[in-house]
Amino acid sequence: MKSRRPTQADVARRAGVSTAIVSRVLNPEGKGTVRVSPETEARVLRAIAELGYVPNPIARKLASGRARLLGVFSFESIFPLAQRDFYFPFLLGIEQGAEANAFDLLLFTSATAQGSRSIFRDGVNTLQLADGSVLLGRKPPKDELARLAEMGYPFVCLGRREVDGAEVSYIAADYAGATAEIVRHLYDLGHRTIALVAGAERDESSIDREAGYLRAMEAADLGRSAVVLRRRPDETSESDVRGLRAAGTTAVLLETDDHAHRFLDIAGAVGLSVPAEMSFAVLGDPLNPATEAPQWTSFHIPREEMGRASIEALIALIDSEAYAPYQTTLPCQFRPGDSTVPAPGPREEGP
Amino acid sequence: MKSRRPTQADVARRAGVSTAIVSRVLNPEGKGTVRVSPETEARVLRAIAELGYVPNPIARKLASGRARLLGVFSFESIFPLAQRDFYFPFLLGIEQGAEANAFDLLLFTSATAQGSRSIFRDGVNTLQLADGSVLLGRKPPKDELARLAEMGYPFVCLGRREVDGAEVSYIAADYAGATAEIVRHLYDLGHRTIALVAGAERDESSIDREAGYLRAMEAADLGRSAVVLRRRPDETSESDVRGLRAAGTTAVLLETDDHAHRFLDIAGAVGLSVPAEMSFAVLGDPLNPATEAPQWTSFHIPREEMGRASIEALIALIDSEAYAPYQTTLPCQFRPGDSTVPAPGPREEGP
DNA sequence: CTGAAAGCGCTTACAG
DNA sequence: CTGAAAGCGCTTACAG
Repeated sequence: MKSRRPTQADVARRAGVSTAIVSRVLNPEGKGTVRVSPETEARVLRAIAELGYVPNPIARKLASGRARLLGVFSFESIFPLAQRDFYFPFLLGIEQGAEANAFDLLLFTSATAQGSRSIFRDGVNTLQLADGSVLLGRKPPKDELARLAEMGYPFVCLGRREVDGAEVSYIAADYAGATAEIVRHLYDLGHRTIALVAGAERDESSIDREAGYLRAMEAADLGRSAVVLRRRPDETSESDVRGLRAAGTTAVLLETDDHAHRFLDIAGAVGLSVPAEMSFAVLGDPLNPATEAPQWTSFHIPREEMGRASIEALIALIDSEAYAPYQTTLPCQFRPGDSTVPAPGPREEGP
Repeated sequence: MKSRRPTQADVARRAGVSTAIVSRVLNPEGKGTVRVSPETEARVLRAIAELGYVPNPIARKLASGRARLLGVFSFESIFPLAQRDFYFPFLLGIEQGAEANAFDLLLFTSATAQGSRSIFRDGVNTLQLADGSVLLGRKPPKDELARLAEMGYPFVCLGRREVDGAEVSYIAADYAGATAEIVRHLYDLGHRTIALVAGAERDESSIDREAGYLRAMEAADLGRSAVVLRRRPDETSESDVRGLRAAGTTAVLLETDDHAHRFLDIAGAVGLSVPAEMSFAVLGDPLNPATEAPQWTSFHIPREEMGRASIEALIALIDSEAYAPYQTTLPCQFRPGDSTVPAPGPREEGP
């Protein structure tokens, strides 16, 4: 199987020109604005076709620093069956973006250091083969992002990322705005005591949701009654729900659908009627909505669009001379459902 | 941002040795089994540490000839939302295989020629960037496969592919065996008139299912009653189902779950009680099983395993000197369900 | 418009 | 055990 692939030199020989000409035919927009005569170009093109020549991206990258290769790196497995619905839209958007710009994608699957993935291996930035990379994954190690930024490697994170001492590019979803919108929706339904149950992880997306919640509560003059419970779904307890009810809570925001499932279970156990006595909403796309239940109030995260935008930002980053981080936040779409109903009983308005 | 990184030459200079020595210290298991004296090695190591030297992976790949890049090409979009459940397991397996063998994956997303994807663009094999490629897609153009084989490019198809004049490597699922197993299952339930409704496309996987069906029918001495209806799901008509019933058919094999949904609709329309009067089974993984219905009798296609196997085969192919196609057929797992029940009424056995 | 040549940063026979 | 040198396949000033 070791049939030697034709090189630029083979093409040049066949076309009766130098390799410089072949390179210029291949890179018309290259530096120097050099021109090749139409006849010569035609000869080169024919030689390329006859030999089936394809430029070697490795050599290209070494010589020019460009490879027309965009990396996709995930700190977790890229195709985890369990998170299929989470990753797939991102990848679809990334694929569309790459295809639209005639880039190929490089999936860094070899970057495994004893189990967990890491960008640097023996100090080597494994992403370097690609001109730049999109970074996926819920919790990227901040120190690796910082190193990447420090060495000037172009990358874009999917999801807002704050890194000390570095301006990181990202495409984020507007969790804060979408969460605030849900609070307003509940307010309009008459709810005045609205709680937030968020995950134990205080990552950026969770911080944004909390910020949106607090902002909207304050805007509605409900700031004093704001309650944030930070719990893993399985940590949420019956006493949590009892406590909320005792405090007069009539609506609760649940960060994930795991939280929602857990909440429904507990509500059933403590005899709380949902949503009649307590409305609830999920702060994102319910990936595994309860099939038997009516639709939950939630919002749509534009993952596909985010994937596409990440590629556009990455290409802009690669092409730009001076470094300026691209930080884009895309709106989420509010999706009203049956899990939020008008607040029960007499309203207790402020004095 | 362009602070020049130290190169091997910088290290060599500082350590007072040649670059060859530095390379050997870095690649102890490289070819040639050359040794470096401990003192020299220590000096090199110190220089590396002092300079913060990190080898350039691009240069490494170019010099060594080992790109460790495996291509993934799909004739359709790789991440089609509609076919998520179909492709995802393949990709998961491919990712696992690549990771296990320390290869990166190259997704050919730039290979678009006016809408549809094609391996050859302007006569050029675009896959050449990768050491070899896995080919996905339901109906790969046979002429492109033939050309690929002819030029000696290493590739493995996911799914059996027969190409005139070429021995193509593939990892297939044993549709024939699994279909035969379902026929036997029905036979054991007392069914004697069993029909097959397959798609209009006579591609390899469909041919295999039909072959398994016919083989099992003959083995059960039911060959004379074998009936194969070739229909697109939406072409299947009420008269088809009435005809089957009139012929005494008590069980029907449906190639896809689309066929199954259509069959159930028609059965309802013509007043056929399913599965009481007519059992049915799906010849593969029901991707969109009717949620309200009980589980259908079917079999599991080992897509994840197939993905992994395709990478192993591909690497073997790349490493092999002489060409020999890898053709592996993996067993499917029979999955009994509630859609197959004992045959109704008096059995009509042969004379 | 075209070519000869240097260079990208490594690896690897080939000589000492 | 070590070094000088060729080469991997390109791009890109620099001269014509």
